[in-house]
Amino acid sequence: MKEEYLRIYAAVAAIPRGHVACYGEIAARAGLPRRARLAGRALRETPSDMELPWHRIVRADGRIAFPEGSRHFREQSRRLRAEGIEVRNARVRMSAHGLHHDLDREIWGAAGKHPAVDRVRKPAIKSSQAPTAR
DNA sequence: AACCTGACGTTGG
DNA sequence: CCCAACGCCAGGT
Repeated sequence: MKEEYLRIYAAVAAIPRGHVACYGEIAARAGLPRRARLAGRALRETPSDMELPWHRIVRADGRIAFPEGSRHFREQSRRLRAEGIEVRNARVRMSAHGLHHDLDREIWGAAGKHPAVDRVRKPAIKSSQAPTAR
């Protein structure tokens, strides 16, 4: 087993119950910034005998990566709900269950993500949304 | 080697 | 919301 994969598995295992993390975050926590795809690949090839909270990994926007309705999709939804994470319209609320490492992101939105570190960004404050999608 | 394909992420239209 | 285009990179054909 590749050592990179092991670090990714360790990062996944470190996500607390009731919380979620996106692929990019897992990669970064594994010391592999900008390697979100690798995180996905590693998860896809998780040894069957290894127990990981793989269901806590979703895309950056909170959406479940599997095709909606697929077996994996349903299983992931079930596991998330089993630990109190609401799944609506194939997605979870990152603002509520994601791991917030710093407050800047909470206040200023997604400023300072991975591929944009060397790119200029215009700061923008966005107002919270009304309970439309419920 | 060339090309394709993803459990990905962002920007821009 | 959808889509295209990048950037990224390991594996498969």
